[in-house]
Amino acid sequence: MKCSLTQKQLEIHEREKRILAVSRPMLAEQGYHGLNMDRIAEKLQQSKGTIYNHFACKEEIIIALAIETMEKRIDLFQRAAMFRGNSRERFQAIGFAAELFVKLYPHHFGVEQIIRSASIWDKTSEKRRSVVKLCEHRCIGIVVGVVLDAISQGDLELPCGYKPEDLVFGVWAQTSGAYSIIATNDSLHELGISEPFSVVRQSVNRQLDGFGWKPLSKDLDLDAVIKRIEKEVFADECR
Amino acid sequence: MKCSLTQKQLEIHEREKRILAVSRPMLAEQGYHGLNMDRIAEKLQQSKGTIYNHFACKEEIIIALAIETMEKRIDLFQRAAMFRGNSRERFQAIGFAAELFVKLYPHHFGVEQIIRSASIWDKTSEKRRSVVKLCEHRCIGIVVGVVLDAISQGDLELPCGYKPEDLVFGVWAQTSGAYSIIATNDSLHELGISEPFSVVRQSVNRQLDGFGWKPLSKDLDLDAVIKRIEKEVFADECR
Amino acid sequence: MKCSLTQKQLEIHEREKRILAVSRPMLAEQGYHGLNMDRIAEKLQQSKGTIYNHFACKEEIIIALAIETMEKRIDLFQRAAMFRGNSRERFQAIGFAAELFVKLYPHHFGVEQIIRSASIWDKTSEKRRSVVKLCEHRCIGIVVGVVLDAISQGDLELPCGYKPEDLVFGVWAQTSGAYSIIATNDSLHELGISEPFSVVRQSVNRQLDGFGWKPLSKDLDLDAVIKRIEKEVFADECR
Amino acid sequence: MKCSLTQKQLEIHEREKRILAVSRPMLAEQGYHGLNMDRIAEKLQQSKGTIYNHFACKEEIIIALAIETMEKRIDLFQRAAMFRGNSRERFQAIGFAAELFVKLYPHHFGVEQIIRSASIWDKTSEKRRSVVKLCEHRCIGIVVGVVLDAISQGDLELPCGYKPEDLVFGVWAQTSGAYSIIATNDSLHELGISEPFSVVRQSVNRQLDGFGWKPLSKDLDLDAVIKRIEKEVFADECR
DNA sequence: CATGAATGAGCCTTCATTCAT
DNA sequence: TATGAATGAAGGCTCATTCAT
Repeated sequence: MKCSLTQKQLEIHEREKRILAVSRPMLAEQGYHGLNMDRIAEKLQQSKGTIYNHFACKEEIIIALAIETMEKRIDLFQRAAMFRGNSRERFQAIGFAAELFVKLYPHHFGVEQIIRSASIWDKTSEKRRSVVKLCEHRCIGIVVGVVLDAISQGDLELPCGYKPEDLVFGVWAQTSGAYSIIATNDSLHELGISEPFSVVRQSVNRQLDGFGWKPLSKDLDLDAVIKRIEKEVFADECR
Repeated sequence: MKCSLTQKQLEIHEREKRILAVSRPMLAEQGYHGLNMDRIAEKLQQSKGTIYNHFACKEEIIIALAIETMEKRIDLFQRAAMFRGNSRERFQAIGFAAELFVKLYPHHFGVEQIIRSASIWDKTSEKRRSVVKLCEHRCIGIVVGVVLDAISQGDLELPCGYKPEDLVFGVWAQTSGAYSIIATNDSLHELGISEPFSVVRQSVNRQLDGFGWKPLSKDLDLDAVIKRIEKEVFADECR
Repeated sequence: MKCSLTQKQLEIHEREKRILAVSRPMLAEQGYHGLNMDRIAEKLQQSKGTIYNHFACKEEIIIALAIETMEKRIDLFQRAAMFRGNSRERFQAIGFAAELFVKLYPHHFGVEQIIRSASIWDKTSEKRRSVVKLCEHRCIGIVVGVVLDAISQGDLELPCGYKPEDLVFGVWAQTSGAYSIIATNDSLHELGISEPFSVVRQSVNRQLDGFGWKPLSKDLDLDAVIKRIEKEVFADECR
Repeated sequence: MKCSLTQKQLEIHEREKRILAVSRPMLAEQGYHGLNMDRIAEKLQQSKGTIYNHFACKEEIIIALAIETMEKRIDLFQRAAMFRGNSRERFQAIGFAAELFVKLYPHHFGVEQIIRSASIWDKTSEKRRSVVKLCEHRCIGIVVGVVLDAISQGDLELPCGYKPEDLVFGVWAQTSGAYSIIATNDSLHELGISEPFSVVRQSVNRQLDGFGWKPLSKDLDLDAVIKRIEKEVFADECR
């Protein structure tokens, strides 16, 4: 009996996954009102009613997509944080993970963007919203953890009144801002920026240098580190 | 007779301004869908037809909003770029202008975000689109100009293969990313970031330090510079 | 289970019929503009959405009306073509069917008129369009068939270079032209034409006489033939 | 004073002509709602208000177009009726005029079609409507006149109970029906009718033969007559 | 008389959501 | 639970007509 129930639950979970899978590109590519219950049903060869048995409203689907996104990134970040190296290199690994995330799952990133602007939150359950918050915390927590390590190991000394979260915020802002611009501005080249990803890496590193996080850029073979990260942490993804 | 004509034209221009003024918060707060011709008309106590006499479609309103926004920022940036001080201080002034812009006109900033993602561009005239692009160029051009000055004056030396636009891109990404997060994430405090604007200033400065832009932070009384900028450039806005 | 499915499908089909039934007089009496989704919904006491579940757009309704019309006429024509009599009498029967069609279903006839002029065809599917064309072919084909019989039986000899389709075209033009005038000109009486239908019959017959289609009018008891047609072919309709 | 008034009236008349001139193709090509007050004003480089000083509503324009049309045809018919020849040849001349009218002024013909179907008449003034009726009478009167001549000259003897107007009605129906089909059915060729105009001429003549209108087709060199009509009556139009 | 901005009813169409089967 | 037809509130846009200047 119990087994059959679990069986059923698995089926349900499986179906939810499929709903999200067809929804994601619709949302990412065509925005909030490109996500359309009729088309979801059509693509899944299912009825709309069934979808409503899984998600109470359109907005719940969107939030669920966001949660999937965040979990995906958390996974990458966690693996990056475990990279074997000094604190700066581990931070580097997380930066690499962030970049990898955007490149591997451009749809995921697009969804995150949409969630911020649209007025979705009123219509969704408190429960889902708290899951989102939790994910945010976890994600930042991982990065903050590396900063704390750096401090405890003497690699980094933050200015007075400056907290680890603050440093993370600065880097987070820069990377998310950059990826957002890259994704939505198709004339970056005309503006004179031809290799934005490489520029972001460079900028972030200079920022860390500015904070005196050792070893500084000049003492670090960035390319070699990246190669190691690729091989040791993200071999599957970078094949 | 001539006067009366100008009179009429003024009225028309006035009304366009009012249409945009009503539209802006709707778009900024509720996104592409929140902007709605019926509600614009209702708020203005005018008929929909009238609005369509000014703007051929909803999208044209949105673009017009974007152009207003960009012009507003260009104005602030231009004034900032003329601040009397060394290159690093002038860059600082532009950073201050960017911050000021977000704080003074949060809706303007919000609109800019939306424009990127929505599929607006197909329905608008090539002419408007080129105006937008021109604005972008001008805005970046101002900042790049200061970087070039810094280089020519020997305050800054960019790494090999790194262009002035690249440096600007990094800072642009960080500030716009940060302001976007601030605007859309109401639980930053819970994440441990209590004074995000101050953090951004700090981060950007560290980044510039990382590039070795002289005078470095430690040789600069940041607070004093900011006070001078407030007084000498943005006295009106910071009253 | 199967039965219940058919049940549902029947209902749907039933409703489509009702949508068309309500639409027809609107279109026939008030033209393209008179047909209006709001009013259809109102008359049916249904929501507009429901109607759109049956027809993708207004134009599809119009085409569907046209197809119904043509099928109705084809049915009458087919029955007429099977009238037992000589070729001239069978042609007469088709003429009678045409007249009957206009009188029994004036709205059907009205719809056909409208379809020609309005720019409907762009918005409809190629499939529907080809159905319409097929109907036209079938309808003309029936009449051409009788002409061919007449020729093969030696009742009719067409002038050199004159095809059966040409003869049919002449009669088609005259009848449809006449019915169109009758339907839209309410002062025929004032113009001195008091029994237009009878006049058309007469004119067509003279035309056939002019082509020498035997037996000529003078050798034919037209009234008797008509009575037979009424009784033997269209008993139901002429009750 | 009087002169200046007449001057003014001429100007007004002139402007009305121009309004109708730009309206006609709009109506003929794009139907009732292709005729658009804004576009008329735009094409004329005038204001909409001015147009409303000439025509009380859109429908009045349409009727005025119809009247222009009918007057144009009356002119052609009158000239044709004066052709020097026997009654049958004069009738032929009118038939030629009708064909000429369609070919020279396809837009005129198109307008006439539209007027029939749309519900225009409620919104127009009694005065205009009576003008239309008068035109119809005149037009038919011309043709009836030729038929009467034929009878009085012993060329034609109508069957008992059949009036001259009836004969005219039959021919009118056939020609207008044919031209309507030609104008709106772009696949006549596929239906096997490749030279519809020639077919109509032939059919009408057979019809007249059927009524015994002398000289019969076989005693008439149709082509020669047509050539004479072209040369003697419509030299200007057939250049 | 000319102008043309303002009007507002009206139209077609979309789509999230419900609910009877 | 699955289905999918029905719903109906919006939404974007058009256009004949009016009227103050």
